[in-house]
Amino acid sequence: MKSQLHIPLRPSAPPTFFSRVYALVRRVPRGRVVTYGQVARALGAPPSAARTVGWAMRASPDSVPWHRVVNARGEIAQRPTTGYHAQRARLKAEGVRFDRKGKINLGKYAWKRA
DNA sequence: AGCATGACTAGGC
DNA sequence: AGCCTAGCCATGC
Repeated sequence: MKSQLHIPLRPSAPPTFFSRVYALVRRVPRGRVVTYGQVARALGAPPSAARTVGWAMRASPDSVPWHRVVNARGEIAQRPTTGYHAQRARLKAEGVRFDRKGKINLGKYAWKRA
């Protein structure tokens, strides 16, 4: 069954995993990217929490540079929405290069200090 | 309080 | 190297 998508953000909500994800992603500098699993580990959660990170990005507010989060293979995560091109365009605008298969060289563009 | 969901990952073939 | 499968975790209903 498809669950309804509610934006969980509430101004006075207590610190949740989501809000901590946002706080971290906001620190990712221009022209760099991080993976979902990387974010999870940085928050002290196991790599398996990467799915939840992805879920958090789905509901991310505009103040979060969601386009700088990619999957462990350096690809833009596929999703039901049509945000693929928007994310790719934003990254390219920041100088991130994509190879012929649309993959990013994580060794070069990944933000090491997550 | 319990269960289905998903912008993920690691491991096998 | 590329495709498929089975875990995993926070959230929402």
